[in-house]
Amino acid sequence: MTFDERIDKKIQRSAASSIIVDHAFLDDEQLSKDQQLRVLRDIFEQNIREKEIDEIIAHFAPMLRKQHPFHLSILGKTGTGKTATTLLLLAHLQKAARQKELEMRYEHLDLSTPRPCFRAMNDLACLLDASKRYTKGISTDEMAGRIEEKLANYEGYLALFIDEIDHVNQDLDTFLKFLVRRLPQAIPAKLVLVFASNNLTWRKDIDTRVKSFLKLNEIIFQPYNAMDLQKILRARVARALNPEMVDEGVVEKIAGLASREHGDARKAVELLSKATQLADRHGTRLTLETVDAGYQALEVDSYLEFVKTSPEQLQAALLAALEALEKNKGNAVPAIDIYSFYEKVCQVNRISQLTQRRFSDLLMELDLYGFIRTKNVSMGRYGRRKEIDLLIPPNVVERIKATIQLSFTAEVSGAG
DNA sequence: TGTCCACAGGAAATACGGGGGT
DNA sequence: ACCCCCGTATTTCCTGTGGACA
Repeated sequence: MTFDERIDKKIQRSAASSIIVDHAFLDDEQLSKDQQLRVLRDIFEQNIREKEIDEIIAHFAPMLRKQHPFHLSILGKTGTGKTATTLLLLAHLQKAARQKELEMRYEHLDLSTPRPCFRAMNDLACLLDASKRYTKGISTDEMAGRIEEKLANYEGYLALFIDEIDHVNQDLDTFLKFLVRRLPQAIPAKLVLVFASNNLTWRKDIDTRVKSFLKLNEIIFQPYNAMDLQKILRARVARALNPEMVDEGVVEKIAGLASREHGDARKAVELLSKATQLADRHGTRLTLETVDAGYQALEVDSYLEFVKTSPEQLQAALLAALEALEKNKGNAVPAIDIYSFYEKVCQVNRISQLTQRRFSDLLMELDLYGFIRTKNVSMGRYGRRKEIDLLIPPNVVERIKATIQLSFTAEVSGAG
């Protein structure tokens, strides 16, 4: 058999037995705006999120009567549909407003990755086309001025949807002070702020002077239950997969796993996608076992993805911690010992070496992300220290180490 | 009960590099 | 080309502390 024939045969076989009809519907990032809306319609037509939809519409009702709605705070865990629902409704409201000859626009500021006040402000400015993207060198105040300037001539309703507001990790007060107190007075538009957060208490420690100005309604999105998730997954399966190839109980199993753990629709779809990938690669049906395998693979993936996208220094610290723990057979290791491993890692890979003080912060970060656990231990007369032990499942450790090593060597050869 | 170790971690200082103004 | 301003990252400095030991 020639090479060409072999390839043709492979292509045909994979086409014939394919589970996947349209892969895009398993990955939102591949979907066009239009298709995303179609998926949402599929879901909302099954009476999911009915209550929340009613509440949001009720909140904006005054606008259609030419009054000024309060601000709105939407709370709920990740993947409960806050963003999707809100965006869909804002689009509808805009249409409704137009029919009543009201001017209304909305903007969606997505803070899905944490960033300081300045960055958030810069992103908002970019969104409004009021400024380019800066790294530094310009004051937060100036940024605020540009935003105001840009909006100086707009007199209609302006809904600013600030998504994941709690991700503003420095000077949240400054950001809110601008949005809540300064901006409404500086621009002629009728401003309606819509905050979304997965932290129910995000307003707990903001400046009281800002808080008193911040009159808001609150809407809570409950996590999806297993029934909802089944409906959501079925909608995806219908669009993306060949139903012949999906075993009975697969959707129920994924929905069950997801609702038990988090009720996060995005993750449920991710699991469906991963399991499908595996089944497709092996040319098998989508079975309950494949779902289990997908579940495992997803866990590993998320660790590796996180490591890959971390700053170099954090990777070095993690590598040092893993090596130190390995040498100590998994027993807790004091931070100072890990530091000497870290020194070695830096020398070998030609990475600039940070002080112990800073290194200690890196360890705290790793703790925050759930890679390790740090514990303060007092040894009485013999001082105190921080001990570290491992939280990563052992079967992932080697792959994480390999990933970090790889990114270091790539860095060195790429630079040199 | 008080002492005092040896480090954790807060706060201030400093370094860095982009950006505007001139 | 120069200076000064800015946000961010890191270093330097130093105070605070849990509990074994005496």
